[in-house]
This record gives sequence, structure tokens and C-alpha cells, in this order.
Amino acid sequence: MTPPDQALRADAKRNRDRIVQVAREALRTTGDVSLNAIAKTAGVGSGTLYRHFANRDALLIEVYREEIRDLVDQVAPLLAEHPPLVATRMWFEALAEAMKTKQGLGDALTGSTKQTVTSESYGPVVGAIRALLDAGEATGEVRPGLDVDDVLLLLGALWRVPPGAEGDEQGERLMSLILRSIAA
Amino acid sequence: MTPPDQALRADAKRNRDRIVQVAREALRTTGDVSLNAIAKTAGVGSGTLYRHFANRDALLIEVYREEIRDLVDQVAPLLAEHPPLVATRMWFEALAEAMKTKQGLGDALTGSTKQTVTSESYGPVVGAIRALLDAGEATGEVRPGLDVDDVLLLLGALWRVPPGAEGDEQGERLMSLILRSIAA
DNA sequence: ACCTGAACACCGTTCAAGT
DNA sequence: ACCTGAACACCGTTCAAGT
Repeated sequence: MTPPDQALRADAKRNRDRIVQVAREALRTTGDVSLNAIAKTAGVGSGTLYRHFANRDALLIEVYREEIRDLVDQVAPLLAEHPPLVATRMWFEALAEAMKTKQGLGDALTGSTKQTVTSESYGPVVGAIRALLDAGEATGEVRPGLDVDDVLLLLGALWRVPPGAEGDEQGERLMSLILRSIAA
Repeated sequence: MTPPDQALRADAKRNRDRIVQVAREALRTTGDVSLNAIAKTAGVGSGTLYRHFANRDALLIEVYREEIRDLVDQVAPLLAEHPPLVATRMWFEALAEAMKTKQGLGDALTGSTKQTVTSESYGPVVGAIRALLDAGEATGEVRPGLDVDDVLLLLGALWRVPPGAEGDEQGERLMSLILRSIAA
């Protein structure tokens, strides 16, 4: 696993960037792209891909790093402009929407690979949820003592709704159920 | 896809049973067993496995058919002996426990392969949940108008808790959250 | 220091050939 | 009617050989 920027030889950095770019492009349409295929499209040897990314999840995280950061950065402005529970609902919706398009990231976040992911994406997302819950606790809208991992696990239901016309309604119903469960 | 019992040639039935038995055995310890490996251990050609089971999910369903039936059959006695919400909690716990050991079945139940599964396992499980919710509705303990698929999707959180010592506590916390969300 | 790409040990799936 | 098992088109991953 090479770091994103620091101290990479020029060709190494170029390869790394190409891999991420190709992967991002490929993942936009479907989740099942082989790492070999990504390497080939990026014009690098498969070993090069593995030199930069220890496994599929590591590549996923890198591909979506900025999107996750943008999402997490939304928490503060949302909390500034809305009551905690409203901000929470809005952010949860944004998270669910993001996870539905970003193939495999949701599982990487909730899944057993949590360790690898920790500092990169899991951490920030957990931090975002924590901030929302704390704000709700402070105003008494959210029941105190909630575990962030519990909430994250529940939220998984949101990005597992089958896609389609009825999916939106189911998403809204689930959101209500989840909010009810965490409300004071 | 051959049916389980009817009108199978003797050797065909023998092969089918062997495959299911070997698969059940293998799945007891781990979820990642290849279909080829199952066929080999069962002493049949890989084509034979595919003749009997169109895909992995079909085999999974068959392997766990009886366990699912037993689970579903528990609903009536539970409802007879406990208040609806208590019965619901107990059955949800049993379901979660079953899904944690029965590798891959949970995803097959909630996942996108829902169609294939419908009549076999998804149907009965949904029926069981429906019965529990209806009983709770009748006594006013459960809020009316709940969607079974919504509840099933929420329950998914229960069998996604990472295994380990803290897993039990997280399971209990999640159960409370879910019950709170469906209570009147 | 980094890259290449053949090679390894697998997958799931198919299908000609057999009985 | 059913079975076999080689064969196909892939996987993820490794590692000698190169620059």
C-alpha cells in the first residue's frame, strides 16, 4: 500500500492516479469489475495495482475518499441551519443515496473489513453520525447513550432497498422507522 | 432444477440428496465453499450439481429448507404463550441466531435474488413476520400498517453484527431499537 | 524503487460424450 | 433421463525478471 501523495516516484504516482481514475469510472456503472480488468484498462501490470492497493476495499476507499469527505463536511452546515433531528434525517438521506451509487462501499463500511477501512472512511462517517447524535442529545430530541455502530448498522437497511419505483417509498418508510428508534 | 422428491430416477435422487447433505455439512463451518468442491466431495460431476440446482442460492435454500420451516412453525406456539411483542422479540432473536450460522441465507432472503427465493423461504419468513405484526396490531402493541419487507430489512442489522464478545450486547441494543421503531 | 506480465490455483458454468 | 469431467473464460494474487 503506497500513500496517496508523498514521496512517490513520478511514474509510480502516475500509475496510482491512473488506477484510481479508471476504477472510479468503471464503478460508476457497475460493481463487478475485476481488479485485473482495471489494471489492464489503466495500462499497468496487475502487480502494480497490488503494490498500490492491498485489496479491493483499499481501492474502493481511495476511489470514494473525496466523496466521503464532502459528505462528512456537510454535517456542520446542516446542523447550523436545521434542528438536529431534521439535519440528521437530511444527512442520513444523503448517506443512503451515496451508498446506493457507490457500489460495495456500504458493505466495506459496515462489513467485517472494518479494520482496514477505519481511518480512511469508517472513521469520518462514524464521526459525522456521532456529531448528529450529540446535537440531538443536547436538545433532548435524541435519546442519550446511543452507540454509533448500532445506528450505522440500522442505516444499512436504507441502501439495501431494492432499486426501482417503489424503492423511494420504502426508503422513506425505513427512514421514519429508524428515526423513531433513535428519537427520545 | 429438479424437484426434491417427485419422479426422480433412483440415481438422480441419490445424487441430489448427497449434494444437499455435503453442502449442509460444509456450510456448517464456513460460507465460502465452491460449488465445484461440493460436487467433488459429493462424488458427482459438476454438471450434475447444476442439473439439480440452478445456482448457489437454490442450493442454499434447499439446504436450509427444514430449519426455516421449523423456525416458522415456532410462531404459533410463541404467540399462544406470550404477549405479541414478547413473542416477536423471541422469534426475531431466533431468526437472527439462525441467520448468523446459516451462511449467506440472510443475504439470499433480503437480497436482490428475492424472486428466486420467494416461494421457498422468503415467503414463509415473510408470513411469519406478518403473523407477529398482526397479532401486535390486534392488541394495540404494534403500530398498524407496517410493511413486512421494511421490518425484514431492519432485522438484517441483527445478523450483521460482527461476531465476538461484544456482539451479544450490540444485538440486544439493536433489538431494542428495532422493537421501539415498530411499537405503537 | 518500481513495473511487467506470465503463472498459479482457483472460480462458476457449459456441453460433448457416454450409460 | 441422467451423469461425467474436460474445457472455457474468467478470478485474485504472486513473483521472477526486467529497467
